[in-house]
Amino acid sequence: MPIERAAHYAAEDAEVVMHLHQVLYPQIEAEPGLSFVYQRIELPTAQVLYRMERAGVLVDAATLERQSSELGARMLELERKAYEAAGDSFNLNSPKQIGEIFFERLKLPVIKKTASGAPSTDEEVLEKLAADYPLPRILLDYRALAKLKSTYTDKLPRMVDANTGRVHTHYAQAVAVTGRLASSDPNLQNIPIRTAEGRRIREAFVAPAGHRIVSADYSQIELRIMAHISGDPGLTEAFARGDDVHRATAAEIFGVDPAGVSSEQRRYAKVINFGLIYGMSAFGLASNLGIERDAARSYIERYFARYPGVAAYMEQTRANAREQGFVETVFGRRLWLAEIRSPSGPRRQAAERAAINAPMQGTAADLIKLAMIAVQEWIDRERLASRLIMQVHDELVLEVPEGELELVRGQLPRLMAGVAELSVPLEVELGVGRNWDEAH
DNA sequence: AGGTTAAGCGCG
DNA sequence: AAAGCGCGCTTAACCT
Repeated sequence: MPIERAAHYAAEDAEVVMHLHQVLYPQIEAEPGLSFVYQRIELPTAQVLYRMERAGVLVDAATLERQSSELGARMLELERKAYEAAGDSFNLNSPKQIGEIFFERLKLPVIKKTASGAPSTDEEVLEKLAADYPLPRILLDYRALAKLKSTYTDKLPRMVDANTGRVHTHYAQAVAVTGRLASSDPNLQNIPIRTAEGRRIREAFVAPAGHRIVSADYSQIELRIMAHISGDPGLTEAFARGDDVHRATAAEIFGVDPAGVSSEQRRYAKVINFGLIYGMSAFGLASNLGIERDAARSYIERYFARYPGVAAYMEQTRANAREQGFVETVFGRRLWLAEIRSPSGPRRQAAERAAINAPMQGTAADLIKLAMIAVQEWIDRERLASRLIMQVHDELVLEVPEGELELVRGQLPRLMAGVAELSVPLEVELGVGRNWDEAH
């Protein structure tokens, strides 16, 4: 239960809920899509979440505490180097003090400014400055370690229940506007994975004796949903063939054979594929890839020429959102867009990007909720001792007794892939390990 | 003392 | 005027 709830009275909460139900339920009942989302997705999901929160995750606090000490020692050394390079001591955690050292004392060039007009010292700026000066790299390294220590290795051990050795996150079911869950206290949906350094934290998310951690994630789920919703033939065929979709996209955009796609071309295609899901413009693509805007524009043009269904989807979604004031997922979940008709260009465009993204992100959220329900039903029906313990947007994590391992390995992917019949297959990748890192 | 905002960054 | 969607958490700085 979130801490804030402690300040409320249960009877008042119940009364508010009653009134909300009286007003909102008839509106849900009037729409088949909304009824499906409420009855077949959200209500059963609530039960699954309750059980996941109660189950919790076993966390090896001692491992994290060792990592904290190691990180602390390395930070101290970086701190020393930073003071040496700056010629003065300062608070490495303070963007304001960093700004004074960088832009007043050392006269480094200002690359960009924050919303409030102060010179920015964010990662992108530091990365650029690091090409010409020593201090920015030291600070980048320090920040990476400080993030790991303060947010994860220091914090998680304190959140472990002393009796069970487990952490019990809260999954908010009605916070994210797209229908995603949001995890808090602690947030288990942003545990590091992208760097080797950060990934070590996952070694502390462990299976109890006689058990294994099983991780199962949907592969490229949002792009598959884009293929389904848009009906684009090229994208649909790529998934039907089981192609590496980024490679296939690169082959189309650059006009080469899939086998002849270079690693850089594939990297470009991947950025474009992800960018499209978020409604990215030529400006955004150019700054992301470090290329000219004209070049970015021509890549996008070539993409839309090769995948005309996707181009049509983008246009159709904008138009629909503007006419109706909302967009919906495949299952009928709605996202209302208050600013879709705003006279302010930037506000309207931001709403358009949200409109383009929401059906994909939201349908993915619908699908994994259906998967959670199906998995829990299966576990109950078969009287298994396996437990769902985490959800990370496109991934389910289970704690599985060794004796059930082969059964779960065989059934879980089919169960997850079978929750809906889209125009492209759903694929699930499964991993097993003694901890969360190994399971990946 | 305690709350809020800004800046920054972890994840999908 | 802004430029890539959706979240939660930490520290510093500022405010009451």
